[in-house]
Amino acid sequence: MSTLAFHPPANAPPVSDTRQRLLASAIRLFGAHGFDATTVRDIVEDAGQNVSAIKYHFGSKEDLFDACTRAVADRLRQEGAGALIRDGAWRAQATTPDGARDTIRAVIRVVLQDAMRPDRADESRFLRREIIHTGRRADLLFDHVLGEHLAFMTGLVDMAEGIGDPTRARARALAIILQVVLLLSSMHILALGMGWSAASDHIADIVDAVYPIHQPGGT
Amino acid sequence: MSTLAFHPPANAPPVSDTRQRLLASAIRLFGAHGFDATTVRDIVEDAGQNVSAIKYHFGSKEDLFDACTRAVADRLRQEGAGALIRDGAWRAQATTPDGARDTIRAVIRVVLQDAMRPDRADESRFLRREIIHTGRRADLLFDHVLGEHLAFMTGLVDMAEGIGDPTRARARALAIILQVVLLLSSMHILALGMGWSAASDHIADIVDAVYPIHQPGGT
DNA sequence: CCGCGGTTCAAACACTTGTTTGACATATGC
DNA sequence: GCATATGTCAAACAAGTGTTTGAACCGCGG
Repeated sequence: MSTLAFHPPANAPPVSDTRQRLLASAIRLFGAHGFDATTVRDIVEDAGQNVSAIKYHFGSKEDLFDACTRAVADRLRQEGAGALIRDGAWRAQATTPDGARDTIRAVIRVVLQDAMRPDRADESRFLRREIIHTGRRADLLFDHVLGEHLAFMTGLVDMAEGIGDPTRARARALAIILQVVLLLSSMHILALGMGWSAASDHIADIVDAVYPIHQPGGT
Repeated sequence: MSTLAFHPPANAPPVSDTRQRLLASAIRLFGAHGFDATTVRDIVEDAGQNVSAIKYHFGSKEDLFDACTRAVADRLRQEGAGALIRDGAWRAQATTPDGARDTIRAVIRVVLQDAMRPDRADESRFLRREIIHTGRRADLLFDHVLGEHLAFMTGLVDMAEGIGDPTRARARALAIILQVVLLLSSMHILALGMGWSAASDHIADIVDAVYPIHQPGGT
């Protein structure tokens, strides 16, 4: 018993395993079936916990959902594309149109790779569902994730395509980001139609589809 | 009373107004909030009918949803892009690569225009939600709507881009259709970012975005 | 040993869900 | 008139929902 059981540190808050398990199960189930189609009993059963654990650790089902949103956003900001955005080397490369274009393609590739990691599948699906479905905490996601990405991408696009007008550059950047998100959502159909067994083997093709090396015309 | 009330024909099935009202409300609410988030009481209240009317006219909530799917699919096949597909003139135009390319752009334009009609907004949203979310009757929609469109578009794409391989042509056609559907779903974000008050005024721009006149490279 | 704060649990609660019931109204055919 | 079919309605039903309760458990410090 003493070798396997979890022993929380003496006085510190115990980093309850229960909380993490609930979060993981909730992100997976909310992402797979949506908020309304997921019951709290589904979640606690999946996590091997009791129903009232949700009230104890989060407060309510809605609060649990909020916690999921924050967890996904935080992880993405710290480990995903967020870290990349704060990398000075990427910014240095983007001082010429060609460099900015390369950076855009690299960012798209990194985002795709991150979203396709098997151990990120659940959060990735949760994130996409919320963005597309504009779920209950779309504001939270925008503030914590999309906002930062959009600002970064706007600068890149402005430089790469010589747009000038900040509003149009922002719209163009938003269109690109949206395209990546939507593409990821329909990835299973795409892979099916393309005969790809693993879409992760064709990231280069997908990057080309989203942002070709030689962009057509202006707009 | 005799001037306003609805008088069903003597012996024929009365084309119950109730049934149509329920269908319209259901398509609107299912499309707006999804199956699980929509209660039968929401629907009957919106339609100004009684709860048990659903059982009487359709059988169950699921059956009502099926009826919605069929109604949307039928309408689209008869009045929407379906009619266009059976138009011989379009097929005649598509016998050269350039003609096929023009036809593709025209088809996209027609689909966009049809989906943006205010009086089609509810069915349009219902359809998109089901396709993206791959809801409970995705098979029905595929059989009645997507299948026909996909076959038609595959022929066009094969001719326009000289693909040759039927599988790759089919995948390419699927990607184009998917792009239109997804674009329509995120239209509100796009319009917001673009500063468009009415996206219907910029259909030409959207067609260009989906299928530019001068396609970049291969694949 | 005792009490305490943190944590878990089975059971129950109050409410909403989809569904069903049985009565009622109206119109049609004999 | 009478029986039947069609359609509508308020009320109730059983199951499922999120939430709450109160007791129990655990490791710790007194």
